[in-house]
Amino acid sequence: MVQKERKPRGRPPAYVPEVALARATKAFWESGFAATSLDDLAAATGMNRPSLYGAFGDKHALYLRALAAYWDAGRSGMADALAPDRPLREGLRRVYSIALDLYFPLNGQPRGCFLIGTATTEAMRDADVRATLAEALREIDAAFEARLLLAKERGELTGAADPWLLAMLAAATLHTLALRSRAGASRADLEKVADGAVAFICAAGLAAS
Amino acid sequence: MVQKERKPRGRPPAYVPEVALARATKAFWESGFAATSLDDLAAATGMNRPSLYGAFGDKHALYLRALAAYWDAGRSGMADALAPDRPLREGLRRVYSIALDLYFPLNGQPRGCFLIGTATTEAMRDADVRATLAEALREIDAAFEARLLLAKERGELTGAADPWLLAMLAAATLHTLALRSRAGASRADLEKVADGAVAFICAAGLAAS
DNA sequence: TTCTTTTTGTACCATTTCGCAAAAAATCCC
DNA sequence: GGGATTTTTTGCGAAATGGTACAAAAAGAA
Repeated sequence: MVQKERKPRGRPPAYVPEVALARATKAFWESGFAATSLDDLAAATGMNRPSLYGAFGDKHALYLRALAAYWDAGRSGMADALAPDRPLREGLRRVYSIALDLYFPLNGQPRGCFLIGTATTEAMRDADVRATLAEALREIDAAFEARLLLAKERGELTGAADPWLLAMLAAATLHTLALRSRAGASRADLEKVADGAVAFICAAGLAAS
Repeated sequence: MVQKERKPRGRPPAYVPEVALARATKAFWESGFAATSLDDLAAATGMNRPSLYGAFGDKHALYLRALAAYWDAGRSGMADALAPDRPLREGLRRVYSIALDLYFPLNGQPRGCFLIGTATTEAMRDADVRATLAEALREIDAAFEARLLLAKERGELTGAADPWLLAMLAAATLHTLALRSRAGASRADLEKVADGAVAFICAAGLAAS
């Protein structure tokens, strides 16, 4: 057991970094990077600006941290949902279900995907954001494609299926859920979209590509 | 012939409204609503702020005008591409081709879809923007679905095909192109995505839904 | 020419924004 | 308790922001 009780020297921080970051994320999620002021962030986290600055750096650094933490959770959620021991159909369904849980929080209004909903706008001007977004999209593609490749090897898909193309459709479905949920679509409607896409992808290979 | 030579009374405007709106659109397209300042808009249009204000109202009104004009063009582009006299496959291909032309301008860097790329962020806070975005997404769905319904009646799709679901996939494909092009994907890659999706959709009905 | 009408250009205002410096507070080490 | 160390708090300031008032300019009308 390492030293955990060992307290640091000075005045103890009044915040828990993870909690503060989660609250800042919520603020960015609502308004996007540009429209969220440091005052908004201070109010959301309960910290004042200098503390915020000391803990996370400037607004830009904080936003990048928020994006990174968000996608870290998203990445592991996808990996878990698409685990090889789960049938393909169930895995896909779970990916979309997890996503919709995130896009439609139990308390509060629908907000869509934090990454797609806010980073897309900023991606044009901000190379860091663009790189973060591009990498996340790439990993989404890769996760779907790897699972679909496995499905084909296992015979969950017929021989004619094209894992790359199916992965693109699976990713496009995720993207459309991310967008539509922020634009005001109902969860029930989006569940129909997701279920339809899952059925379609799993039935693939019967259709020529 | 109506009176067209009849000049109005006072000092003639130094700008052409359509041109100014197009230039303002370009500025919003690049940075989004919140990050585009009135100074940016004045510089982009060549107008000064009071003229801008007089011609279009405040920044918010100008942005809504830009969105409306953009989607007016998008709507007619889709209607043209999906005209009933064109085969389904060719119509879908043309929709995506027109979209990619817009997302990858000949001169200048890729910029994605103006509507999806900038309005999605603002949609959470701004009911007008959300309504505009939601309506455009609805019309996209409807245009695809109407054409696919027709295709089914004509036998371009087999009897088992579900026009609504195929419309959702077609729309999701458009959404993913809009996103990916803004996130830095290459046009060649996105053409592969689009071509794959078209092939998949047109082959549908062979696969059960 | 002179008067109207409309747009333009300059300057301005109130507010917000980001960021920082310096003092006050809270805790640990001796 | 006294000093060291770290965080919080207060407050400042320079710049940018959205928006506007007002006079000069450019045209037609009389």
